[in-house]
Amino acid sequence: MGIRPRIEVDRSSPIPLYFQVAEQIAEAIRTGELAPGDQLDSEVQIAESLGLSRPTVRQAIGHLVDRGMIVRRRGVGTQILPMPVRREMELTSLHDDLARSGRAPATDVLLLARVPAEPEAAAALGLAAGTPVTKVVRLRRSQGEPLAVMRNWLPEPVPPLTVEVLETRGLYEVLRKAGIRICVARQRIGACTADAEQAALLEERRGAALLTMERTAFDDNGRAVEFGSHIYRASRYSLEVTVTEH
Amino acid sequence: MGIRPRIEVDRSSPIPLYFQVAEQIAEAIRTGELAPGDQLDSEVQIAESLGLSRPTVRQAIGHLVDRGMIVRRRGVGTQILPMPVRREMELTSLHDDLARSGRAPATDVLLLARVPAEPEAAAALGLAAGTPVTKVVRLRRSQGEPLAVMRNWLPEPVPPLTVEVLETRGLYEVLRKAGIRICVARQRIGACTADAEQAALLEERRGAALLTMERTAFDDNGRAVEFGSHIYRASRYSLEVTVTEH
DNA sequence: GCGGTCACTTTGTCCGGACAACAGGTTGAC
DNA sequence: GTCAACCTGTTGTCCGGACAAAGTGACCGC
Repeated sequence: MGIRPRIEVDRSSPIPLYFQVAEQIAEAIRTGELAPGDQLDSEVQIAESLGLSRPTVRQAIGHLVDRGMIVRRRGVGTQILPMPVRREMELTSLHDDLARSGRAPATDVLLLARVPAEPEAAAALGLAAGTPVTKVVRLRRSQGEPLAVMRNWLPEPVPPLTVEVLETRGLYEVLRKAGIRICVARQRIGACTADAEQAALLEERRGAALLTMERTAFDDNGRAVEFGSHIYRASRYSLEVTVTEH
Repeated sequence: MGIRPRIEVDRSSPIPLYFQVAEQIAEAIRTGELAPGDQLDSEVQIAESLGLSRPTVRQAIGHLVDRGMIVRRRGVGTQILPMPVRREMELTSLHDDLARSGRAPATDVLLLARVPAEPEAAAALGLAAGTPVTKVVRLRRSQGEPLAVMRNWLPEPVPPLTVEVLETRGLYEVLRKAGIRICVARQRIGACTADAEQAALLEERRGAALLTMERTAFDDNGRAVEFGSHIYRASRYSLEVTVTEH
């Protein structure tokens, strides 16, 4: 016999039932109502108590398994895993992540211009070198301190971008608002040491460790809609990811 | 009208049908039989041609969506995305990954001992500081060159580990063979510069950029079964991940 | 030429059902 | 005390079905 989280579904909501269930179980885990080691009720019991079908409940639980929040064992049941990471790797931008965790993100736009694409950006975007793209360079701060320098290249057509918009919102938020449906991104994560320019921008000493990330985002047509090349102060930033068995 | 990959399912196989379908479509993508931009047949058509149900085919396709290999759009169809990354982040060890990509991994075991757990390892494993654990330190080479130094702490009971086994197999393979079912891992990825000891081990100059990873792996009981702290030569190694919209 | 409508296609969501496989606990025989 | 068999509980896999929602293309009227 397991623990039954307090869940209510709203059939009049446009949000799918399985999604409502998944989010409420996730919230119960985050708030501690469900603690690591706790065992959930069985799928049949949860379905009956919510008036839902078992496949719908299984789909909800499947999402939590994919996020590394719970684990299922045939014949045993479903168990809450130790607390998940602070920052799951999602298709969001650093601005959104910092805002979400209350760390007062601030952004200085260092460049916003229509330029011929450099070869690496052109390749990542599937364009011929020299094709005009919009290039954005921003310095991102957290709690007043420099955290990251982000360079992004956006193929045309580009939604109207202004310095003001870029300084107050995340890039992905802007793109999504413009109707671009980002659905997958490929990232290469590495490290380097800061050269003089990078050190000056990030207020680090030359030679300091930097975390690097190159990312190409695709929309639901398989079209590359953004190429980004970011550097982060390793002294102030790390990535946390959850990997689940497939 | 889409493209129908050449697929055959074997109902006598213990491998689930949805898994067989997913792997064969993935293989068709990897080999180029299905190219980026190609559109798959509809779910109904694939189901009919294979004699499977639509939910089974949907489950197979869902796995490919999760892996960032294809994208679905309601009313439009299913489309192949540009080629996925070389190294997806999976619950495997570096040894397995290098072996898979034919890069002649080699391992020197620098330490294999039962020691009292250092505080950080103890915390990650959910143990009291000083609890005896097995500590493994290995130098991993690729094509003869040093690539990474990996330190791992394993809580008791530990499967029988020998230097020989650790030098020829990946750690996760050994743990799995011993019946430990690793199902989720949490990783923190960062960067640092090499100190004198690290530089010597990795044949890098002092101050060179290193990619760092700390990882805690859990079994299907929610028990921490491994804590690892790895450093990689940034000049020779980067991580590639695919992030999909949830 | 353009906009609106309609029909069709395809995926998304939800349901009920059946059976298989795994796991753990209990019981009885030795 | 140990082991095997059995029973119960739970998840995993697969199925057929229905309807909703999004998207596209053709057609028609202006």
